[in-house]
Amino acid sequence: MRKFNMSYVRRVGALEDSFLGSGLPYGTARILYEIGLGAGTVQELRIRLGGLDSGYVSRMLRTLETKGYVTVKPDPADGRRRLVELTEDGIKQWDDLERRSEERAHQLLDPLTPRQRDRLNEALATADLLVRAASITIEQVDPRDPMAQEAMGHYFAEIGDRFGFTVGDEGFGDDPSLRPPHGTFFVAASDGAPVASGAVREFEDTAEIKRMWVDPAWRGAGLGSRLLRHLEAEALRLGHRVVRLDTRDVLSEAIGMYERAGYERIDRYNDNPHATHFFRKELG
Amino acid sequence: MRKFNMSYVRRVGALEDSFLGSGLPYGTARILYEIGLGAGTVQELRIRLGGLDSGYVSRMLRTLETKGYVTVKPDPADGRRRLVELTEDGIKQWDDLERRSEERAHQLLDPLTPRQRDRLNEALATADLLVRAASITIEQVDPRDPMAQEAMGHYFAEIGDRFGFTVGDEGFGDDPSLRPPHGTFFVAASDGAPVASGAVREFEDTAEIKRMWVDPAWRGAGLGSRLLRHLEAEALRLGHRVVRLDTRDVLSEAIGMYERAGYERIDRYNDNPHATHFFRKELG
DNA sequence: GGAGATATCTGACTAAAGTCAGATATATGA
DNA sequence: TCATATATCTGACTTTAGTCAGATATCTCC
Repeated sequence: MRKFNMSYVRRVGALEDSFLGSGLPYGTARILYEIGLGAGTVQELRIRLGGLDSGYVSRMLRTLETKGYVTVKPDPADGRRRLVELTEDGIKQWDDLERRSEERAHQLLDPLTPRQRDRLNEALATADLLVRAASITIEQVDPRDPMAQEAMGHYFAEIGDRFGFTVGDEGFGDDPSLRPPHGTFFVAASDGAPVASGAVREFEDTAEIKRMWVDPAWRGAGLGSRLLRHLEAEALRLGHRVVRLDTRDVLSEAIGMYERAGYERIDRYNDNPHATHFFRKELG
Repeated sequence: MRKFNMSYVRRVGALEDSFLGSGLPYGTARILYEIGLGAGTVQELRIRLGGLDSGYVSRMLRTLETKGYVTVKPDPADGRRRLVELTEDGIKQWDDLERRSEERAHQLLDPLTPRQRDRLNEALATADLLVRAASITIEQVDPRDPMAQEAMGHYFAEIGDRFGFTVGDEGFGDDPSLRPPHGTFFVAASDGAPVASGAVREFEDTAEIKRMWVDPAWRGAGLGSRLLRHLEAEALRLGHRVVRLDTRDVLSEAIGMYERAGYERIDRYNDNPHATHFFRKELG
């Protein structure tokens, strides 16, 4: 990995030079690019850029504002925050960066045969997925937290899509069994966006796993089983040696994962009308 | 590729932070690291670091010298050049960088399963090879040029190793048929080091390909056929529509490559005692 | 042995990147 | 409603990174 970095950065680092030639210094161009990727508050921007100093960002935004590339206005939802957006000119500038960068990449890969290019793309995609997977953090949050709400929103939307029925979103976070002291809700996040979630709660003297969800783009990266191990550890911490869960036949990937993780089929233990399969695992 | 850069650099760029915490600024640490990878002249250093300004490098070397990490003394072979070397303290510092960097990488990959880590390594190795292959330049040089000499040194050493006979190195560059106007010698270089070579020359009214060599570490990256295409173009430029070459049965990869490139077997056309296979291709 | 080329160094700069300590305005909770 | 927390901004700074124009010493070739 380190060898790769050295050699890759030396060659492809030049890709970032394409940010130059835009008349903007690298840092400022990076901000402009990030805004174009998705407008939002200054705060979001700072996080996405890896925690830059607020003063530093503010100054760069001022530069972009006087150049007429962005507008900055107070967030109606919270007057302390400010929303940043590209102007027409800013969008033009952004497209320009994009084009230049694309061009540079093409030029770099020009000497390769199409087959080699495909191999490279595949290798980079694999590496990207894995590196991103490695940098995911699993954190306990209150189910009423926006992150948890977003994750559960995806969860219910997907259930709706796949099973053809809609689940009311009235009471996502109101289930007290998913909050301490009777349960715990976890969200796995990548770059501040939820990519997986799951909860453990107490149920009839055992622990039960609920709301297990993995972003479709992330399936196959081992995220599900990592989260599962996390939930099992939490079940132990809550004082339980047995975990149960229910799921539905169409979710064959999930069922496979539970089986690989050592879960065994049991009889129906609840009256969930949507569940068809029931599992159990002894911990420790 | 660009998507990969964005996401990879954000995460792993932090790897380079490990250079910090050493009390040295990034650029200076990079130089120290590069010296540790192999001492040499200031010039070599500058090239390996991607053509930094000489004043800039000189200043950083002065910093490292006053810190006691390196010694700089005149090259006995050429008093203008200066040789840079790590001191005891410098080696300690280097090991420290190495350790810190290794640690950081481990920490980064910690959440992955061993299988995932293997997949990542493989993907990065592939990407590395291809990106390096893409940045290789093929250039015409005089056979007496140091680069050409080095390449031919490898070529003859390998022939000696594989065929069990030694070829005198007395006259590498003395063959006038490999120099204009009767022939051309090409070297493919990566980071200033030769990784492949080959020549075209006139021989009995046709063009002949000679001295084709690819660094063993680079085989399978499509470098050979790229060089071959280059040599064929040169043969055309020299006014020939037929190329011939000889090779030896044990070089099965080379034979395969020639066949894939459209060469057909012909009868012996010269008295080279080491050759067993003879090929021919019509160009254009 | 002298003209020009080469390798490195020195000094004098500039621009970019980043830090830190407040200032200001808005939100939140007792 | 008041104390406290949060989000952003401003000003004053430092450090890095990098450039450019000579200066100096050495080599190479005629």
